[in-house]
Parts: sequence; C-alpha cells; structure tokens
Amino acid sequence: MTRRSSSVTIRDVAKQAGVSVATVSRYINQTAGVSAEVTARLDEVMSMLKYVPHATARNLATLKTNTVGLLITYDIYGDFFAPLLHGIEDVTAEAGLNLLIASRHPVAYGKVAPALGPQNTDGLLVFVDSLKDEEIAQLHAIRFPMVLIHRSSPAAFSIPSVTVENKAATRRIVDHLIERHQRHKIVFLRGPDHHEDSCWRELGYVASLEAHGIPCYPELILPGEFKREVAYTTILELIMAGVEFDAVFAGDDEAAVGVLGALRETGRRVPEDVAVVGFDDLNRLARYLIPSLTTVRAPTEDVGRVAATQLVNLIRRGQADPLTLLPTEIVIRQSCGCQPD
Amino acid sequence: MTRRSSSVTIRDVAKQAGVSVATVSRYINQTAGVSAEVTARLDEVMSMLKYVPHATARNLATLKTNTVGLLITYDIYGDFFAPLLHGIEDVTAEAGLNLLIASRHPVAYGKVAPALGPQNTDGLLVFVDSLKDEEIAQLHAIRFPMVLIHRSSPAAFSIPSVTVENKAATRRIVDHLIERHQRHKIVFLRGPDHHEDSCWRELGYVASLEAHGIPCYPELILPGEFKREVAYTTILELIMAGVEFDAVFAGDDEAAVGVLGALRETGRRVPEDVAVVGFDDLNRLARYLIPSLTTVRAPTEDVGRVAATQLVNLIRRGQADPLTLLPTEIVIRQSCGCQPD
DNA sequence: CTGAAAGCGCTTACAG
DNA sequence: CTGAAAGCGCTTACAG
Repeated sequence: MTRRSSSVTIRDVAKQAGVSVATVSRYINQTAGVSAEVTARLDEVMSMLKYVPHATARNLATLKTNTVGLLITYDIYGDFFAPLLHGIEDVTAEAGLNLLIASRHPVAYGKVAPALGPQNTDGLLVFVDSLKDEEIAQLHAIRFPMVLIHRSSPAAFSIPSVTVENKAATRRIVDHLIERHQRHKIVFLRGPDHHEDSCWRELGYVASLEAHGIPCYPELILPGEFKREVAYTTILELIMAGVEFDAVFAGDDEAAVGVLGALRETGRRVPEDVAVVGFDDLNRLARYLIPSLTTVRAPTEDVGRVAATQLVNLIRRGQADPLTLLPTEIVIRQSCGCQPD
Repeated sequence: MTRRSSSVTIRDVAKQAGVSVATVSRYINQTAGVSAEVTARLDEVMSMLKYVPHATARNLATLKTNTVGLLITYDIYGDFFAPLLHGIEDVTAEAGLNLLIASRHPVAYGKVAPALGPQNTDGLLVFVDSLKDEEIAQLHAIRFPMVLIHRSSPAAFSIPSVTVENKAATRRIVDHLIERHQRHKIVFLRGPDHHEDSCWRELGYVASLEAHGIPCYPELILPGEFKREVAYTTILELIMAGVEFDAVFAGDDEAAVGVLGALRETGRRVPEDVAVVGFDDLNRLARYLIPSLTTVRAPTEDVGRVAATQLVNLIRRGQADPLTLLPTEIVIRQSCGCQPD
C-alpha cells in the first residue's frame, strides 16, 4: 500500500533532521531532554516544513481525545447560554483542550445516544437535564469524568456539581418585599417542572413567608416556566380570576418581563400596585426594563468557569469538589418600590 | 509491547464472531455486502460486547475528523449567539458531524494560532472577523473548506459567505421614517469599525436620504458600536451639544436600548419627539421595550442553518454557493410612531 | 540523550 | 462475499 496522505508528518521531520521519529516526538512533547545541537536542527526543520503534529494520530496513540464536551438542552436560549459558554471556553482554551458542543432534543431522547461521550471526549459538562439519570449512571460506571451544571448528582453516587445559591438569595429578596415594602400577597412563578433552581427558589420563598408568619396561599404559586409568554398569560389569568396580590417573584427575569407586560396592559402600576422582582440579571436586561427590575444576580460566567475547572481537575488529577454553590447577590432597582438614584 | 487499552475493539468482535476485522469494518460501514449468516452473528456479538467503534481510530485511518469547527469572536454575546449556534447545530447533528467551538480573543490575536483548523476539523465556520484575511488566505491555499458568516470573502478569492440582507431593509425602514412619519433629521449609529453589516446599513441609510432629497448631515452619523452603553452616551452627548434630530436609526436593537434610555432620561418622548428604530429583533427583545421597538427582523437561526449546510456541501461535494443573502423584514411596532395594537 | 519497533484501533486496496 | 496485511501518524516501553 502506498502513502495516502500528502501533508508533512513526523517522519518527514525526522528524516530531514537526521534523527529518529522518537526523538522528534520527545522534543515536541518535552518528554525528555534533547541535545542542543538536535534542538537547533529540529527547530529549523520544523519551521521550514511547517510541521504541525497530527492531533488525531496523537489522540489514538495516547488514547486521549484532548477535548471535553458540553451537553446542553435544546431550549437553553438567549442570555443564559453565551456567558456560560464563555466561562467554559476560557478555561478549556487555557488548558489546551478542545470544546465539543451538542444539544439534546428533549424529544427523540433515549432513542438517540448522546452525541458526546467517551468515544470523542475525555470528559463531559452536563447542563441541567441534557443527560438522563440512567445515562449518567452508565457513564459513571465506567468512571467517565463528568461535572453537572445547574443540577445535582443522582443520589446513588456523588458526581461533582456546580450551581448557584438559589434559596438564600430568594429568601432575602422576598424578605425585602415583605419588610421594606409591606407586601404580603406575593405570587411565586415556578420554573419548569423538576428544575432544581426553581425548587430551591420556591423553598426560599416559602421560608421567607413562614419566617414572617404569612400564610402560604397555594393559589399564588403558579406556573411561569422561566418564559415571558407563560408568565404573561399566568398573570393575566390571575387578574381575570379576581385574585388579589401585591407582589410577584417571577422565578427569573424572563418571566418578569412577561409579568411586567401583563400588569401594564391591565393598568396595574409597578411598583405602586404590584411590586415585581426577578432572578438572574443576565446581560443586564433587568436594568433596561421599565421600571428597572430588582433581581438577584447569578454569576453565570463563573458557573461555566468553575465547572470547566472542576472537569479539568477531574480529568488530570482525578479529583474535584463534590458541590460548588456560587454566591448570588441582590440588585435593588425600582420594580420592588425602592428608588435608587 | 502489551495491549494498553481495555475497552472492546473491532478485533474482539471479529474474534468472537469468527470473521476477520475487515469484514466487521465493512459491515459497520455498510461498505460491502455481508452474508445473512455473518450479519446475524455480528449483530449478536456487537450488542453482547457493547461494541462502539473508536472514533479517533477511524478518523486516523480515513484522515478525516468528522467534525466541523465554529470560530467566533470573543465579544459575540447574548441574544445573537444562541440562535446562530442552534441553527448550526441542527444541521451538523443531522449530518453526523461533531461541532467544535472556539472563540478568538481580539487581543493576543496573531500571536496565537487559531485553536481550530485542519488538525482537528474537516472545515470551518468563520464568524465575522474571528480569522484575519491572511489566515483565511493560508487556509484557502491548502483548499481547506470554510464558510464565512456575516462577512464577505477577501477580494482575491471567493469563499462562500452567508449573511443577511442589510441595505434594502435599512433603506425601507428609513423610508418609513421619512414618508410615514415625516422625519428628516435622522441619526444613524454606526456599528464597530469595518463591520460589514454596519457598512451596508449605512449605505441603505444614505440611499434613503438621497432618494428623498434630504441632505446627509455628517454630525448625525455617530458611533453606536451595537452596544447599549455606547449608544446611550452618544445620544446624551448629542443632546448636550444642542444638535437637533427627530429620529434615530440605532444600527441594531442593543444600541436602540441605550438610545431609549438616554432619551427618557433627558425627557424626550418616543416617538412623539424622537422616533427610534433598530435592527435584529433578536429574542423579541424589541417587543418588550417601552415603547415597543420598530425594527428589522434578521433570521439569525437560518443564517446558522444555511452556513452549516453550505459547509457540509463543501466538505462532501466540494461545492457551495458563493454568497447567500438571507431576507430580512421590517417589524412595525410603536417606537417609530405607528400604533399597531 | 537516542533509536528500533511495537502498538493505538481502525480502513482499504489487493487477491481470491 | 471474505481475509491477510499494509497503512493512517503518532507515542512509548525497552535497550543502549
């Protein structure tokens, strides 16, 4: 069989420099010393030939892919995605790892194997429910490095997880509504079913009400889905139904946008009649709403950065922190009733 | 030297099934017929052993990577990125290709080779100026498949490019401002330097003015950078300077947000005193501003989809359309002075 | 510090 | 339809 390729290989370099391929390999990988003389010759030949090591060949020889994968859900849209990715990419680039991306359709799920796995990556960043528990279990069984983002490990084992402080922040922002603005009938808009962030936020909401001796009315806990349209409809229906409320914790900023729209259209003044607060503060959207939105700032880019760092540690050193909870902070603007500058 | 790996390989399958590895390979790749008997045995053995072909080995043997790369600029943020990526990923997933992503710091540029290239991909999607002209030229010289997104090919050759119809849409929206709302002193906020979208939009703006016999005042063409803060500052300064204007074409929606903020703070009513229009309509942000923003809708997800399709065609069939201009449409809302429900 | 050679897990002319 | 063997471009014990 004859040579099939045309690009310059390590053998060309070796031949030109009059050394063995082993020596060239060692020099490139700094895996053993090389005499000054050979170094000089190699440098010259390599730049002359414009030699670039063949990544695939190296991967096969070492049985590593030198890339990590990011698995996302198909509906992760807009403001959330970009900062997350940037955080991740910052550290993978720094670590010299490639970043492979695939999103998973909630549909077709289970029928189709995830596009990313041990075949093409050294480890996986798993966003929310882009992998099912069984899939996580299978990968864990073969000790495949993973870190979970915005979701916790299945109970049976302990896979590193990084997310954001939800409960305490929600507790504080609802406290603020109650203590500072005397709101007692506070609507809570849930996120998607089983979404862990939403669950924690709900716990914070409930905790705040309880701490203030305010009853927790079930009719005030409603679907928001973290979506503008859903939140919009929910609030409209609530108003039609004649239910009284004087504040809304929208679950996230997207939902808050819908809430603001519904209130405006029905003639409710914000914050006078109804105070509104959100969660995320992504891309500073909240700041440009009218009125500007009081919310919780979630450090999404840091989430990406930390998750990627954990994965790199897991791959290279076999260790990572079981759980990282990134701190969040309340950002007071006008929609709660305050009047900052 | 002994076996270094532990996972099941094509040889294990061949041995178990009592055939040669060549036969297994052919069966897997459907590259030649296999007797019914062998088929049956192979199916059984492969599922029993849970055999998964080793992507890297296959890549080395075929000298293909089976992945495409997306090179983005570091500052592509927010609403733009997610739809673009989704469009791309839809088609790469469908084509069975992996998607590698890397962003390029405008700094450090030129010092560092792009993370994506012939070593690890079969082709590249190049967003805006994530690659310099010389780099494009070098890749083109070795006939490496590329398609450019939101930028045109360097003049010396013809690399497929996909972008959006900018000039005609801008022309129409400025026409609308002039004809329907009698605005004659229209500010244009430029995007980043050399940004092609911005250049085309400026041409559309100028064409509209000329067609209506309105002089093109240089002091009304100002920096917006497609950024909220920059646009905000520009408009504030313009007002301070006492320059009169009755409309603003902000360049894009992000800049329009800043414009709206600046006008509100200085007591200008929109659209009564100043009409404002944008470009992009991403994530329907424009709809939730107050007043809702009249803008041009750019089909960003389609841009991603088409660009990826072109790249796949280029890789597989060696051909692609030199230039794809995706149509845009005007979305009339309130900020121009219209009153759609 | 250096080389010869086996091995990574596949694919693919060549021969039958 | 099937097999033996070379080859893809590297890395890495082993021996010196």
